[in-house]
Amino acid sequence: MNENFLKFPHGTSLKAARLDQFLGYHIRRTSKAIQADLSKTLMEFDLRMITFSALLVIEEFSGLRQSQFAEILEIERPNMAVIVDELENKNWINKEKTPSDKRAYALSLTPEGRAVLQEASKAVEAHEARLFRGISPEDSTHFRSILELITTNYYEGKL
Amino acid sequence: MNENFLKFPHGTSLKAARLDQFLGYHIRRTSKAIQADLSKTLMEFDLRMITFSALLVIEEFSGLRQSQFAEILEIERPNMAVIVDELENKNWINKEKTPSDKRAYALSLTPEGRAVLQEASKAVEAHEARLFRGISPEDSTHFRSILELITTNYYEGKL
DNA sequence: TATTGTTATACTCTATAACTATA
DNA sequence: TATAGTTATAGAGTATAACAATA
Repeated sequence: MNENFLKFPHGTSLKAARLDQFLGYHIRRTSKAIQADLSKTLMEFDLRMITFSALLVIEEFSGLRQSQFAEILEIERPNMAVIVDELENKNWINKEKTPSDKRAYALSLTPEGRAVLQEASKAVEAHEARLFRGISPEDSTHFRSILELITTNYYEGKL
Repeated sequence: MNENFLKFPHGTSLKAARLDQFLGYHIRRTSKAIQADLSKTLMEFDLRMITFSALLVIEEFSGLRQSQFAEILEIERPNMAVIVDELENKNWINKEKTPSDKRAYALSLTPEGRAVLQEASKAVEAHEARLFRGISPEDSTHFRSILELITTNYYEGKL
């Protein structure tokens, strides 16, 4: 007996009406799709989402300390240490002891790091253009404001 | 020397303008916030997101096979087996060999499973009301349609 | 005493390969 | 041969504890 009468597009075989009612379910599903596409996009550059983000913020805030980048990236410091190690081994970042505090390291991009970031950024922009096509600038702004509202509601509840 | 001049609300210490330009970053950030809140909400019932979703779809499609539930939940069958085991050990689901195919199991909720699901559903609805407060029904509909569009763009690109 | 960065570790989520019992 | 479910396992991602060096 074949029960493939349930086939639907989009990876789901069946529309689960109960699950469908939860907005969070859709946000999570969309987020997973974006992550899958972005991860694939970044693989070409030997980058992961977090290492790409790290290069991005290290370029933007060149010279800040490792622990501050961990805060910006919202990751724990032990995990940041591993990422910094990875990026340093690839010669994409410089890690220099700060004169004012010999425990700390100031991070910045190497020319190679900047080059990789530039190419990867183009690919990520193309990835976003692909996934977000059909969304007008006004829609996008409105959409973002709702995302903002939700995260604000979350963090306010944690105070 | 204290560099805490960077402190901002919302868990981020600094507004990373480059990261901020990527819509995917905001979706991911919001999704993580929702997941954190939902996971905490479900802990009270000894449920995780995936076990809650499983109970929900097993109630909705009572009697379907394990592998079909895996498809609906968009998880791999080995992972489904573990989840089914967990739910069965808690006596929240029945797992019955199907007469037509002795390899397969039909899943359904026990009365205990239904009771847990009912209570947990209320808590999840409260969680959503909390996180999504301030979003009008029209906003919500529009927001959902954009999420739909993005996932459609993703799955179309995979054809 | 507190903080920066490190190491080790552990837990969750997810994916794959290989097995068994049926079909 | 193919499929349903299982087992074992491996890889991410993420979190905590404990440590050395420095403040």
